[in-house]
Parts: sequence; structure tokens; C-alpha cells
Amino acid sequence: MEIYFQLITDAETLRKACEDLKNEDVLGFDTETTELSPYDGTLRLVQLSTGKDTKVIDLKQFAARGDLRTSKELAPLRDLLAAPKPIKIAHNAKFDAKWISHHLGVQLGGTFDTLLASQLIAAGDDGRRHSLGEVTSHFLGTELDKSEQVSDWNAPELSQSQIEYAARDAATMIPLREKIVERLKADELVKVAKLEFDCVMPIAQMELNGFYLDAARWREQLERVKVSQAKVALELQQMLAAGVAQASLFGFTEINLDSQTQVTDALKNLGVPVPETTRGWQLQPLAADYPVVGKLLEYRGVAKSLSSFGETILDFINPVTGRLHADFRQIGAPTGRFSCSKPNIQQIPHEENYRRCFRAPEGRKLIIADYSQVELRILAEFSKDQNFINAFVSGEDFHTTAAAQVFNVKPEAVTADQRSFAKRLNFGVVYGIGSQRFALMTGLSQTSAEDIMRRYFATYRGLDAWLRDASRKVMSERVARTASGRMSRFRFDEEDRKAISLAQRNGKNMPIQGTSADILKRALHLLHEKIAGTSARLVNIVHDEIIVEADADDAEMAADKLEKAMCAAGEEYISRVPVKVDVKIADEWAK
DNA sequence: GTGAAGGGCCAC
DNA sequence: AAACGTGGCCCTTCAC
Repeated sequence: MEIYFQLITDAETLRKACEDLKNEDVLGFDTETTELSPYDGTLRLVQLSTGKDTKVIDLKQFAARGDLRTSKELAPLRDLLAAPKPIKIAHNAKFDAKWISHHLGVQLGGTFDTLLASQLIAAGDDGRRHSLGEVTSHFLGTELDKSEQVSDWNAPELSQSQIEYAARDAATMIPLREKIVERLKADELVKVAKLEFDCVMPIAQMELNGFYLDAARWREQLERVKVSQAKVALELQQMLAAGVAQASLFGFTEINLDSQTQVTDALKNLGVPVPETTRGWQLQPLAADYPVVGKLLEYRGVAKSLSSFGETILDFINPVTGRLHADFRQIGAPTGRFSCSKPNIQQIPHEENYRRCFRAPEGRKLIIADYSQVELRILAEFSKDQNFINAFVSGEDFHTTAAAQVFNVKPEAVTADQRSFAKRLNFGVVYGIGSQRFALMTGLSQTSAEDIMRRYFATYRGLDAWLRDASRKVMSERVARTASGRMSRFRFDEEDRKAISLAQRNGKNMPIQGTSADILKRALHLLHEKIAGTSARLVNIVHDEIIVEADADDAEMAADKLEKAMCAAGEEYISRVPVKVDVKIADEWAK
């Protein structure tokens, strides 16, 4: 493909270029950087393309003459990038948005992300990859040469090949978007695409903001865990060795407590009827009869803490900011949920000793807000079940109210067991729980479990009907959707009963879990707009929870904005039951 | 040594 | 086959 491009190194040419470009509806957009993290490297090129004409702006030349964030020379570029129009089309716009925000000091306005769009269209098909090369080949049928991607973007003089590569990537965005828009329309994904695109900037900014971890506190916590780990490990070694102690003249032989095979052998030697797998839920029932099993589970707990939540997280603290800048994948799961890694700050143990290490720096506060039982409220909304809705409208403790309805007693007469049964079913229905699993988790007999589940679904007939319909629908249409229209496709073999039942559970769960993700993403967009220009910063999200950090003086204001954004987002999708958000202002993540 | 697979467990 | 959904990370084991 022959493309026209122009390398821009001076203010006057840039001003003229921006003057022309700002009248376009859409622009292909890309950047070239010397590193992957904006805190480490420099932003070398910004490319903007109409498809026919591509401007490649060499910021190295501008940086030599002044600060990129304030330089008057760059004002036309900053304005163009910040404006909602033209829409900037990028592949993984989060990446470019972070560099633009950090190095040019502007929030990217008006985004179309070909990566997110491709993921929405693929609708959970694991076979599809979403690199720019793959996406281009899928939608345009052309191959992209990415060989210059890792070339030296620090060189004083860029090669013609580098500049051409940079220009071509931006130019490709124009035809690529056209094809993708056709597909989004055909699949009725335009609304959810907008939802996702609006979320890019909030997430880019959150990653730049980072989440503060008090390293000293974390180390203290680690020391405590290490001590108990050593103690528990020794006790477990001794208990496991009891079966073979006589066999050794040198006391007991140490085994690797982390080795499944060695531990299983040792348990067998002790006469423990070891189940097929030694996972916690299988072993738990044996703990009462075999103290060694209880000790093993205790060991696993501390070992997990020490490995997954040990020293390694400290290596992720950025030396420049002193904070954790985790990597969030916006469409991390087919349901639309985020995933998080390096480090995964969505799986920090709930235990206070861990959570309290994540705290507000001096003079700042954390504002922690989470949706109260949002998935159950979504289920109530979808099913239109009047009893289920009433349980929420009453405003009383939901599980108690539900138990009163299911067991037909007054709320004040609900026993602890009854509430617990109702609570476990309330959570379980969202995942498509069966009586077998319910029996296992409650310790009830199969028939008692079935009996309680019958009572439950007799009380909530509308809920039962919705769940059955979701199963039926996924079988006939092989597709499930959330309230925003997000889609998940299911492929399974007609003969494979296991795959069928999995798809049916997915058909029930995906719309619920996915709508929760829709709501969170919508809230992030509203929040981002509300807190612009204040001291409030988004610092973490955990599926139904949003954490903001703000100056202590602004905490009340930020809490108010956060609550309003979350409620408004929820109410866009939920109207039959109230949306409840719990907000607190704290010094630490815990409490 | 390195990498994939399997088992296990943390979060919501 | 956890017949309860979505992720990521750690460890061991095993093949190359």
C-alpha cells in the first residue's frame, strides 16, 4: 500500500497540520515510544492520519526546545488530542492515552479502540487473537509488517523505514474502523462499544495514578506470616513423619510440603483415606477425624499467603512514583469483567493485616465504595420476580428477608441456619448452582438440599422462570447478552452433556456478571468526568468496588461524587429495585 | 534451563 | 466432576 506521509519537526508546520486535521470526523492515531512504561521512557512520535494523509510528529525535536506539557509550540496538538472530535482511532488506546497524559499533559478525548472492538466482536471466542496484525488481517485481509515495532525509537535520526512504519500503522486505522463499525452494527454492539471506549481514559489514568502500598507495613506483615509458616511447617512435618518414624534412624525424613505427590504418599502412610484430589474442599470433611489434615490445610493457608502475597509484590513498586501501577485488561473476561495483573490487586486477601498495607499517603484519604449485592439486584431486575424485588425494596437485611419468605416465617423468627441457607442459595443461583453442590456446601443430605431448593424456587417463581429461560435461550441461540448488549458466544458439541450444562450455567451467569461489569464501567466514565480538575484520583477497582484517593480536605466531596456516579450508573440499568452503594472514607483499605 | 500443564487458592 | 461463574499467581512435575 502506497501511503503519503509527512514528518513534522517544527511549530509552524504542526500548527497548519492540526488546523487541517481538526475538521476531520475521525483520525487514525498511534504513538511510538522508547519504553513500555511512560514513567521509564520518552514519547518519540505521535502519528495522526486521515487515511490518505498521515502526519508523523517527531517530539524529540520539540522536546529539545521546551517542556512538552507546556510548550506553546505543541498547544495545537494537545488541543486536537483532547477534543472529543475528531475521534481518535487507536489499537489499545489505553497505551497511547497513558503516554499522552503523562508526557503531553492532556486527557485523550474521543476514542475508538480497535482492540476493544475486536474483543467485543469475538465475544469470548478464545481462538481469536487481537494484536493489530491479527485484527488487520481478519478485518481487512492484509498483512502488517511489525518488524520496526521494536526498533530503536531513541535514535537521533529515524530511518525512512521507521517513519513509514509509524505512518502506516496510523493510516491503517481508517479502513480498519470502517470494517469494524459495520460488524459492530450488524452484531448490535454499538452501545457496548461506546461504553468500553468511554472507559479507556479512566483506566489509563488509574494505571498512571497507581495504588499506594506501605512497603514497611507489608514487610512487617510478611515477617509475622513467615514465623507462623515455619511453626506450622515443622508441626506438619512431624505429624506426617509419624507414619514412617520407626523406619528412620535419623529421625524423620523431610518431605516437600508443597509437593502434591509427596504429601499424598505421606497421608496414605498414616492411613488417611485420601480423596482423588487434595483440594481444600475435599480434605475439609476429613479434618475432624485426622488432625494432620487440619494441619495441612493450615499450612496451605500460610504458604499461599507467603508465596502469592509475599516479597514479589514489592518489586512492582515503581521507583519513580513509589506506587503500584498494575496492568488492567479492560475486557479481561468474556463477561466483560476486568482482569488485573503485575500485580493483581484485585485478589489481595480480605484479611485486615494485608488490606491495611494499602493506605492513603500523608494528607490524603481513601474513599472506598462498593455496590451492595449488585448481582442479585440485577437478577431481580431481569427476572421481574415480585417477591425477590420486594425483599430488596423492604430495605431490611436481604438474606433474612429472603429466608423469611422461603421458610414462611416472620423475619424476626428466622433462625441462623435458615438465613445461612437462603444466603448460600442467593449467591449460588447467580452461578447456576445445583442441589448436589448445595448439599455439599451446607452439609445437608441430598434430599434436604433438594427440598430447600424447591421451596426457594417456589417462592421465587419468576426467578426460576428467568433462569430456565436463560438456559433455553443459550441452547437455541448459542449467545447470551448483558443489559448493554455485550455478547458472549457459546460453542459446544450437541453430544457433550458436560459442555451443555456448562454453557447453560454460563447462559445464566454471563448476563448477570456482565451487567455488573457494564454498570461499573459506566460508573468509571461518570466518575472520571465528575472528578476532573479535583485532587481525587481513581486508584483501584475490584469488580463491584471503586477506590478513590483524594486530599483529606476533598474527601467528603469526592465521596459524594463517587456515590452519585455509581448510583447513576446503576440506575441506568436497574430500575425495579433500589441501587445501593456503601461509601466510606478511610486511611486504609481495611475498614 | 525453560515452558506448558496440572493442582491449588486468593479475589469478587 | 465441584453438576457454582469470572480471573491471576504460585508451586511442582514433566517434557524438551
